[in-house]
Amino acid sequence: MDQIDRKIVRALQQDGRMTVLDLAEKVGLSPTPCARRLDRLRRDGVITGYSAQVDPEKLGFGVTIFVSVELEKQDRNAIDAFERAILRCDEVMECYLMTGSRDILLRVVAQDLTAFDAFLENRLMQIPGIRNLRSNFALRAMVKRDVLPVET
Amino acid sequence: MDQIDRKIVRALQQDGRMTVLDLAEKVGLSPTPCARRLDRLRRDGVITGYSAQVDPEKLGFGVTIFVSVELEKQDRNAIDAFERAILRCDEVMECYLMTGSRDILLRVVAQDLTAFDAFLENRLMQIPGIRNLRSNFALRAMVKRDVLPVET
DNA sequence: ATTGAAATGTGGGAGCC
DNA sequence: GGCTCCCACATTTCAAT
Repeated sequence: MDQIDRKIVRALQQDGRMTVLDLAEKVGLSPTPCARRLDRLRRDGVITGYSAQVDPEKLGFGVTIFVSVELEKQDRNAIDAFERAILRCDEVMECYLMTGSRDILLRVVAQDLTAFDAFLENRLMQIPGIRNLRSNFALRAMVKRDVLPVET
Repeated sequence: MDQIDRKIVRALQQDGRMTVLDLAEKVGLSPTPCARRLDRLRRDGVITGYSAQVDPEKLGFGVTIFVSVELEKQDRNAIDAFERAILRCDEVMECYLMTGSRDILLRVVAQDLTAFDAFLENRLMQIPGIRNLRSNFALRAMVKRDVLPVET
């Protein structure tokens, strides 16, 4: 991970479909070594994939909700079981294990409040071992960034 | 936005560097109309860009913090001013305006706690109009998804 | 060992039907 | 929505530093 690698990562976070030629020019390399570095970054798991960024509103996902979950037990098994269950919920875009009371924080997307209610009833609350839930609704996203602040 | 459009969006969220040929086959179209749909989806702002997905740990961003911000005033001007200020903070990956007490929720990434402290002192707390802050630390990400649950 | 250059096969874009 | 041509790109091989 030298400076050129960081430049590659930064450029591809900004434009994931950039051609190797453009990328090579941007980082000051010829295409061949640039492509090789790209392969290496993928093999090493630095770059885990490529994704189209989509406007959730345009696809009908008008609602973003943050759900705080407290488990009845906070041991390893309980957390692992919850993690396996939450991985199967496509509406959960992010899920973080938090410090403190070892709460869990979810970012959930839904088409509307009815759909979110259905998610709560039929999905989240079906997971055993949940002590309580607290939902906080987002009015809108002010910032949604996909580029880590990589220094170059 | 018909079923094929949704298939295109879904496929490109899963693999943003997929070629138009592969995409066309996947959605059951020939390449030309597939490329035309792709252009339209971009012009319409459904697809807003493409991005490489990166492992934050591998780039040294080991810390994720959620910061709740309460403003002194919650009127339009105060919120707009905060939004302009927060857009200039590269460490802020997400920022949502919340319901209720019109709190603001930030997801911040940092290299370590020292760097996060510097962000708090030199960046966030320099923004005027903040009544109080509350930081919650993530131990780890259980789920980090980039694919919206688009039905096809 | 890592870069740069050249050749080949494959993909993308603009016209047409 | 599908087809064809042309150019540009990616990938592989080879030579050079």
